[in-house]
Amino acid sequence: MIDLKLLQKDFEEVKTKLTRKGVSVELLEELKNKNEALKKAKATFEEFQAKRNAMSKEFGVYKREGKDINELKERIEANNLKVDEALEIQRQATEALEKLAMAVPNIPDDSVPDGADENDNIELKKVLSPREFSFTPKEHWELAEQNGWIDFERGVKLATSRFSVSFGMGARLERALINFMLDFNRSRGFNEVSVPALVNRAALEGTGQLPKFEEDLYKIDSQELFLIPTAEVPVTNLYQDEILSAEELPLKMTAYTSCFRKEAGAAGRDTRGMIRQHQFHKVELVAITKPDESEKVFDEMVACASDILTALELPHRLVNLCTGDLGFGAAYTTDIEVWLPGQNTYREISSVSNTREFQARRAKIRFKDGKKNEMVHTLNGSSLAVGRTLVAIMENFQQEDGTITIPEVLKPYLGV
RNA sequence: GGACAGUUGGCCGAGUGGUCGAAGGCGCUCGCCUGGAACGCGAGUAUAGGGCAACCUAUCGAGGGUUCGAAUCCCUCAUUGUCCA
Repeated sequence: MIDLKLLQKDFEEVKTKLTRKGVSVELLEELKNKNEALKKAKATFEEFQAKRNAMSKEFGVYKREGKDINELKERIEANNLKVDEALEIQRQATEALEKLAMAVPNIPDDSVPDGADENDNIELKKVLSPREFSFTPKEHWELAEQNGWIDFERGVKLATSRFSVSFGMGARLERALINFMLDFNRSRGFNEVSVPALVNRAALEGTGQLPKFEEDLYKIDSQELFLIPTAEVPVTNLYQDEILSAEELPLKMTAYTSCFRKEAGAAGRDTRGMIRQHQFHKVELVAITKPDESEKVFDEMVACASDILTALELPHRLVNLCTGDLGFGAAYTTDIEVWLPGQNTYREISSVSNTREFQARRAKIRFKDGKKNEMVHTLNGSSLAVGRTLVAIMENFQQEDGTITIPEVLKPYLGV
């Protein structure tokens, strides 16, 4: 959630920054008005409530002293009507404000370039050059089928479209990648955690997937639980509603989970292959930091994901997301795109974001610095999406006959 | 699935209708003591919002109810533990 105090104090500045993200001025003005209305409603309620408390105290004194309480009781009851009325107004004002505020995205950092969509993202740097092929490289679904690694039809048979099954070396490579990534992240100081794949509404509100993006989530109706779209949700919310001590920060964590997404807005995109699946494996990085160290940890996370790709000998590039491509909760994001020779293009394989206080305010994650409590900063990033990494290995390591060689660093994990 | 018992501040733990935002302890901070430290002694130490000073308001698992007044009584739910199935 954005800082409503900041909105109140520097409305023009917040307006300038959020309109870059496509938030309408009307919405922001409404938000400001609702915030002021709530303040007023609270003040009124507190005034009557203070009266009630004082008179109730007096009531006790009267009784002890044996005085007549009828007249006082009448005054209290009259005041109580006003308390109830003021409370109801305050309740409505709170609800109206929250509904609005929870749907406003994070304020983009000044470094985020203006832009409409992914075409306006800015390339930061390239790592490793794409290999020269002496033949026309195939796309991964062709290679996957030829090698018997991935069965797309049987995934559909078991569930529905956008599900697949891995077999043999395909399945073993997935497992090897997961282990390699987790070990790599651990060597960079990220503590491994294993978390639930189902979470409640509060967790998803904390990280910003709800209330706005419910149509993208798989929901268990009988219990009001949701399948996680990313490990970011359970890992970040581990510390929901907690006050951490400054000494234990930064908390750097890595987790492997399956992720589940309805991909509601992606009809027709990447229908073939395993680029966009309803269920996929991902190794995630999450960090909870003090405000002054989040940028440094962000760089560490980007480096971590990029270095894994380098270790896997996969060419990739770093991209600074523009305002139009930036996610709901992110202040700024660096995407890592891996080179896919079969598609002759770079495709997203990791996304590292600093949400600053945005999630911390929603999830109430704070830390104690001396006397004062302050919001932490939260960061998340993939390192990496496992299926897409497998795709990248298939396409980059393919031979003319369609066989695929194995990156050196994975060999110990495969026993080859 | 059934029965019983819990859920209180960073932690432990007292508190069955007003003087309780909450005893006591631990931890932590500051001061005294000391050559320095431990011990001891004294003071302070929840969160959020409003005035932004005194102070006011809310919060004792969540929500609702009874009452002039609820941590305390009643109801519903969540959750933890123990026992039974």
